[in-house]
Amino acid sequence: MGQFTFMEDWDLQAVVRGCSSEAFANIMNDSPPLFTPLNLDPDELFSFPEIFDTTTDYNGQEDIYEPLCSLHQESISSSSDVNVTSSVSLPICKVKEPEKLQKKHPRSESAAPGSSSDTAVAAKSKRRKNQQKRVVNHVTEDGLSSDMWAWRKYGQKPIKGSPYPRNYYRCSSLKGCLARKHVERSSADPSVFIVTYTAEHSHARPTRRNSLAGTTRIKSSMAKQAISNEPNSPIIKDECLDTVPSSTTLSMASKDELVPDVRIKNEEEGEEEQISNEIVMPDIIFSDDLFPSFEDFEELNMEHGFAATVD
DNA sequence: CGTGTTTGACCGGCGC
DNA sequence: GCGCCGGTCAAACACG
Repeated sequence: MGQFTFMEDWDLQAVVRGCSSEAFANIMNDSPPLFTPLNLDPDELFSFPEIFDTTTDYNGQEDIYEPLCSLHQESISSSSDVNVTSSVSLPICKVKEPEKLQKKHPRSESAAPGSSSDTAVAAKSKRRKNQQKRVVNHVTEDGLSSDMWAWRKYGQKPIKGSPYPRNYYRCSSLKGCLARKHVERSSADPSVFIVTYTAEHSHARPTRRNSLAGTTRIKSSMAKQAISNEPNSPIIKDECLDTVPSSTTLSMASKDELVPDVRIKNEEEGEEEQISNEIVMPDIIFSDDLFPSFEDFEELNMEHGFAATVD
């Protein structure tokens, strides 16, 4: 269980969002790669989690990055629904083809995912989400904290066959946004989280201003959760690490909370770190609705001497 | 007061 | 038709 000890600090970890600052600082201090949550071939390890954490967000943006997604789908044309990958490799997104569902529910074909009619149908039939396009990602907890959207947890369910519960989140940025995601820990590899995105955001990426409103509440919530994770809490007792905090929301944490460390590093390390800073500070570069293109990441990887690969 | 989590109940899809 | 299961709702509560 020792391997999970880091997960027991969900709240703390989330509050710092990140692990970002610390990880960043460590990386900048030429320390060995921090994140080796998976026993992966070092060559496959990408020791710059922040970058990829950020890119994880792209997984939910399959439309924007459709070309990449398509490419990837081609490369993973196997029938397997699960594409376990390391969060330290470029995020893998896969559109789960609901073949079975489509056969049984022709209606799902009538409305193109993301279309207005689709969202209307989704709104009408709340319990047929599984007919919608899904994007399944496998990330580590670091990847969880890099989702730029604001999510609100609305449910948690134990999943048969899995010792870990599944957490349900909906987009809280805009009322009526149908975007959903659920997060569960992989039973095969507990260090991996399976994040499934359903439906699409009907609005632009939330601004930092918006995100700040919930940050403190998230923090308090995290604290509360930490308390609730005491042994008298049935579900969470031994599964406190299974409950996925809204660290995703914390990705929108106040820049003021994160910047200082990074700034110091920037001053010490110079220009190259400023680039990294942009990556680590998504609320800076994502202030509107844009985030680094894949080319940007490749470029950064080159600059940092990391080997980024796309499956 | 606004926004968040928690959690039991409810509902619909699906397999037998 | 029945029961299981996953997904969602909504009330209660927490927090600044």
